[in-house]
Amino acid sequence: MRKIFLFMDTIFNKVDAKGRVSLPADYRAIAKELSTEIVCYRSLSAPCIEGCLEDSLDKLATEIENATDFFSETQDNLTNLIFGDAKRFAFDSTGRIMLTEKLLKHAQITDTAVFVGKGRKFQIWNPQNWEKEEARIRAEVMKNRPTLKAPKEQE
Amino acid sequence: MRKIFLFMDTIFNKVDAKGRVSLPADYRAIAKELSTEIVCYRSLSAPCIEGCLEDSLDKLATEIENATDFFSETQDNLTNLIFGDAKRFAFDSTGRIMLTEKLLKHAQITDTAVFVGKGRKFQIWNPQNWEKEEARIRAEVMKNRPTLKAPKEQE
DNA sequence: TGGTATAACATGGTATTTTATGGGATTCAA
DNA sequence: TTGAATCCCATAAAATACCATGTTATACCA
Repeated sequence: MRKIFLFMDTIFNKVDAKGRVSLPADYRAIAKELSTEIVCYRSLSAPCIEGCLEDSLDKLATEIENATDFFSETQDNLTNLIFGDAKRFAFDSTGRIMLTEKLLKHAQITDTAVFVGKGRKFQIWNPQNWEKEEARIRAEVMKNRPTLKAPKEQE
Repeated sequence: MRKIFLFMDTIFNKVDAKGRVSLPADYRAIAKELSTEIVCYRSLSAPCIEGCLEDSLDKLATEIENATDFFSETQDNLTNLIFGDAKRFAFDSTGRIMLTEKLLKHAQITDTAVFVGKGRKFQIWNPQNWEKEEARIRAEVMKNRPTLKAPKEQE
């Protein structure tokens, strides 16, 4: 069992008429080695698809279970939003997954998808949107350089 | 053999004149692999049907056994309601279950049922009600963004 | 180091299977 | 024996697995 796994790099892959995309080989290797599966959902904060390992969501489910009792309403909203939107994506023998209409639409993806590593997660963008987003992030980071050093981040 | 079991995604299925609905294939797979059964009951907090694995209710029963003194009277009452209301729903060879009049009425479901994953549980909604509910939740979550981070994993 | 053989990958196309769903037959109970 | 529940069959559509090919990256050898 692998100790370290990180989604990295930025990869451009074609999306065909059926919505099929090759999951980057590195990403596949991670899911395979951890014998878990990829889960995708609409990002809550950006026009992109977000992906992670099913393990991560399972952990979240367990935390919710333990933190609240069976009937609790406090986390109820969240679980609806997160799990209601998430979906497992198993890849076939050639390494492709089939993204749903809902996800593609949210990310405005038509024929090309950009996979952007984010460590424990990754995102899938429309190329133009990603270009803009990357520029925006870069500018932002350059502006507030010092805050990069601060222990934990923003918002 | 799969190691993670989560009810996810949002699926729209038809309810025919006899009250039959296809249980989403993913949900069926979970019940099958765990050789347990699906249990449904009227949600206590919303006009929808709630479902889970019989295992989950068993766990709940055990918890109550072990910690009865900690349970408030109201929660105790809730368990009465749940167990009194819950019913097992076995699916036939084509993967359908037959919801009862009581459940359908509570959720105002007539010809279409929306299955919404919640991790260890799931809900079944009337399409219009779910649409409204989802919008409500989304607005709420966006407002209190910070609470989103709390339950999420920490690296 | 340069060049070639080999393997891995992305991707288009096609075949096969699964799934949802309608309809009818059969069984069971009141 | 009538209504309801269960089972079985049929079908269309969608999801999935499989095969083939060109391209790129990697390994290997002179």
